[in-house]
Amino acid sequence: MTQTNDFRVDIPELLARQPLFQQMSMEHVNLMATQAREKRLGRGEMLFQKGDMPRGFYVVIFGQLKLAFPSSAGNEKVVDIIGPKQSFGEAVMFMDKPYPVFAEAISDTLVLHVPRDVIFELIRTEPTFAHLMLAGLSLRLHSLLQDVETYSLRSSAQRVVGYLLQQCPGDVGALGEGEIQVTLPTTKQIIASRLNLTPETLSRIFHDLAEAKLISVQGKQITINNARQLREYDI
Amino acid sequence: MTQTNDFRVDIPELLARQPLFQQMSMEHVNLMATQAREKRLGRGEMLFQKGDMPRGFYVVIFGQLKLAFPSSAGNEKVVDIIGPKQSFGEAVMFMDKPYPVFAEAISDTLVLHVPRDVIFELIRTEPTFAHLMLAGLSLRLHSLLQDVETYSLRSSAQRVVGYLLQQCPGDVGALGEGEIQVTLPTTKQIIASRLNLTPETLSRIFHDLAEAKLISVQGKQITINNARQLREYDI
DNA sequence: GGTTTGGCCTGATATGGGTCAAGGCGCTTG
DNA sequence: CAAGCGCCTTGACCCATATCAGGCCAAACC
Repeated sequence: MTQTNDFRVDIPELLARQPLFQQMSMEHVNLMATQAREKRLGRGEMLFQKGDMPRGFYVVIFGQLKLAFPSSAGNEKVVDIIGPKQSFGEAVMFMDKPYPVFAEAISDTLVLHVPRDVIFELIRTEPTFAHLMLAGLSLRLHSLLQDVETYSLRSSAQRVVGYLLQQCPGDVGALGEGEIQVTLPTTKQIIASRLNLTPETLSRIFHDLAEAKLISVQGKQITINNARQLREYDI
Repeated sequence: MTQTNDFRVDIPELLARQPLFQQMSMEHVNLMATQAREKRLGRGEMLFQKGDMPRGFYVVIFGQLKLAFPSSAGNEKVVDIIGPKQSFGEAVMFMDKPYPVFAEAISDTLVLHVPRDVIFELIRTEPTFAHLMLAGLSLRLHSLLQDVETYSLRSSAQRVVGYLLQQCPGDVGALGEGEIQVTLPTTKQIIASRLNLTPETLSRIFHDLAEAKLISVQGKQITINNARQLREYDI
């Protein structure tokens, strides 16, 4: 299934839709767009290694990447799974430090690279932009903290349940009693690593949840039978 | 042991020494200082609860606080231990979200509260400041990521070893063969929680390390006999 | 002085989740 | 079509760490 059809993107529009840049003037967005460069990656290809020096940040146009820590024993720890229209790598730009994780395409992927000089310039000239950038980073920090809480205070099943509920389209608060369809964004292996689990454990948890009639699993298609009940699931 | 002697601090100097503000003009530091307010806390007193709305950030003048997630079963998860001259709570200022953790004094403590309006104003008027702020937040994010790596990829003993090495004065790189004295900043209970361990496990690990002649423990005083060997410690 | 309290250690036991090994299912490829 | 390869599942077993329970010591308090 090679993505042969010539894929055209409206880069300024894509950038303008980033949470970070929504309140930015179109003039500045265009400035960024002219400086950005596309990069195509085959599945399994590395965008950068842990230890490389960053020169900007990235936005995914189509495809998917994982950010992960490598580990001597082959077992890596996936920190995040990045999909279309999501950006990543903003924070490292501001430190003189190498990437703490590596980024690998987990499907054929097109990313946009925005060099950091453009960003630095914007910060210098547009205070609103700096403020937005700060808000964006804070949000990242917040969700990482959330992860720490999850890893340390919740059991494996609770982590899986939490993940499924997060994937629901209508966001968190909506805990209707009706069925909800969720499509897993990638393989169960990668999701398992993201949740600090082995694939075996994830498989068994899905099995248990299905046996308890809370969900049903058909490949990457998960049907949540009752979100409210699922949320209350314990052990 | 009540801190009765009248404690005077040079607030502008304290602020100027924050990593975030070092490159700031003294004029602006003074502006912040005039707006800041001291707050005294007894040991065990809460500075803020998880869920409170933030109005600024804090700098510890003397004493110590812990930042932690509460948990239904009484067992909390300590995210960070904050000592004198360290600041915290910068990130939440930029989001319209409540504190994701609570802050509790773990000894008699004096903190400085800097209202966020001052910061916002500085960002608007001084681009260099915004840049420093971004660098500061990025650093936080980086060290949180480090934590995630540690929790997911390292065994309990490795976490303890890593912690001890971090506490060494001469920073990380220096792995001399000589003895190094480390003083634990707080009780072993709190450190255990910070490392995602039970106090029992931490105690046993100290015991094992001491038996292997790598360290010796006298209360909060830990002597590292050979940093290089300790670093290589496995299992 | 006795008693309480908090911090810490130690031993016995339990268990969540990892590890190892085997096999199935569904792609892709020749 | 068969072969091969990823991805996933399943079962048996094991181990690192938690849990539970008891006890020690020093400081604080009556």
